[in-house]
Amino acid sequence: MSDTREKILLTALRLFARDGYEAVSVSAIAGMLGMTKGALYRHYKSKREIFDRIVERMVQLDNERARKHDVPEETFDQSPLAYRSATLDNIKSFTLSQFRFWTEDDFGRDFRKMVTLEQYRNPEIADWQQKVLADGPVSYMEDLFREMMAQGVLKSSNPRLLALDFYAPFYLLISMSDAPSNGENAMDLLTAHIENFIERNTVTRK
Amino acid sequence: MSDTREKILLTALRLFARDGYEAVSVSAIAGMLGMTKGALYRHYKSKREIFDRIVERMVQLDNERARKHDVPEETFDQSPLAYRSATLDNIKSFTLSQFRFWTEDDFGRDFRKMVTLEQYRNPEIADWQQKVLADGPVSYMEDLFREMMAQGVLKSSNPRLLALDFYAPFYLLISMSDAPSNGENAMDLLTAHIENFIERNTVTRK
DNA sequence: ATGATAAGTAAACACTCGTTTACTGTAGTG
DNA sequence: CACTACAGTAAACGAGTGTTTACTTATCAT
Repeated sequence: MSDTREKILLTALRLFARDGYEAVSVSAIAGMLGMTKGALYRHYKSKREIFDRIVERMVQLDNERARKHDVPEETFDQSPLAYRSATLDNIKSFTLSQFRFWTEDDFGRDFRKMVTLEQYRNPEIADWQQKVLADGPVSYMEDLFREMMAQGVLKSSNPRLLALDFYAPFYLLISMSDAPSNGENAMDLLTAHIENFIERNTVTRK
Repeated sequence: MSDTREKILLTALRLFARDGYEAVSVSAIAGMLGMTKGALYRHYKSKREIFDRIVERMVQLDNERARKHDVPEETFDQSPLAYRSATLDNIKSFTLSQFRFWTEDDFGRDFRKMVTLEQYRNPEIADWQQKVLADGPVSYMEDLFREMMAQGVLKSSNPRLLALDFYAPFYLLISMSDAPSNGENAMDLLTAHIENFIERNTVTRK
C-alpha cells in the first residue's frame, strides 16, 4: 500500500544483488532508508517475505513482457507453435529489448544479479535461471529456427547449434556488461552480432 | 604442511562455492570435518586467510596451466605475439581442456562458482572473473584470429565478432552444466560447435 | 623418563543476527 | 475532544558469529 513498502523492496533487492541474501542484514536495509529495523517489521513480517515479494514481482513482470512480445516464455513447451509469424526483424528487436532489460533496467539487472548469487543454494532460483536466462532461451530459439528452416527463411543446419550461436553472445555480453569499464559497447557488439548472424544464415533470394 | 590444512581448504572452498563466503560459518567448515572450530584456528589464523589461500592456489594453478599450453594467459597484453604457431587443432584441444577444468575438476569448478558468488562485492574477484572467464578470453581469441586471418588460415572478417562467436558458447555451456539435469551433453555440444566453427571459417584449399 | 611441540576440546569473549515487545508520537474520524 | 490506526523508536530476546584463552592429549627427539 504505502510507498515505504516499495522503497524497502527495492533497497533490499539492490543489496541482495550485490552481497547475496544471507550477507545482507535487516539492519542494513533499514539503515539505508534512515529507519530502524523495528520499523521495517511494520511492513514485512520477515526478511524472507521481502525476498519472496521480489520473486513474485519478477514473475509478474516476466509474464507481462512475454505477453507484450507474444513470446510464450513461461509455457512454450505446451504451446502449439504460435510463433509462425515471427520474422528475423522481430527477433532482433525483441533480443535487444531483452538485453536492455537485463543490463539497464534497475529491477531487471538487480534481480538477475541476485539470481546469480543465489543459484547454487536455492533450487527454485536455479530453475528460474536456467529457464529464463540459459537453457530456456536456447531451446526456444532452437524451435523457432527449426520452423524457419522448414519455411525456407533460414538455411538448413543443426537448429540447436544455430540457437547456441545466436544466443550465447547475448549471455556472455550480459556478464561483460557487469564489469564497470566496458558497459558502453556491449549493446553495439550485440547488434553487430545479430546483423552478422542474420546475414550469414538467411536464404538469399535474387 | 599437514593434510588437515589441505582438507580444511578444500572443504571451505566447497562450501564457499555453494553458499558464498559470508554465508559459510567457521563452525560449519570445522563441523564438516568432524572437529571443533577451535582446532581449525591451529591451521589458519582467520576465516579470511582460508579464502586468501584458495585464491593463491588458483593463481598458481592458472599459471601452471597457461605455461603448459603456451598461452600467456596472465600477461598476454605485453607478450609480442608468441602464438604464431597456433593451429586450429591446438585451439580445439586447448578449449576442450579448459572446459573440462571449469566443469569437471573439483577445484576448478568450485573456484569458478565461488568467483561467481563473490564478483559483485569483491573488486579483485570481479577483475579475475573478467580476465580469466569473460572479456579476457575474447580479447585473446580476437588477437589470435586477427593473426590467423593475416596468415590466410581464416577467412577475413571482424576478428572481435568472430572471437565472440567462438567463445560465447563455451561460456554459456559452462553455466548450463551447473544445472544438475544436463551435465552430459554440454561437452558434446561444445565439440560440435568448435568443429562447425572451424569448418565455416577456414579458408578451403583445393 | 622428560620436556617440547603440535593438535585437539570446551568455554568464554564481544558482537551481530532476525525477531518481538513495550512504548511514543501523529494523523484522521466520530 | 476522545478514540483508533498506523508508523516509528529503543531495548531486549535467544541464537549464532569470528576469535581467543586455558587446558588436555599424543607424539617424538633427546
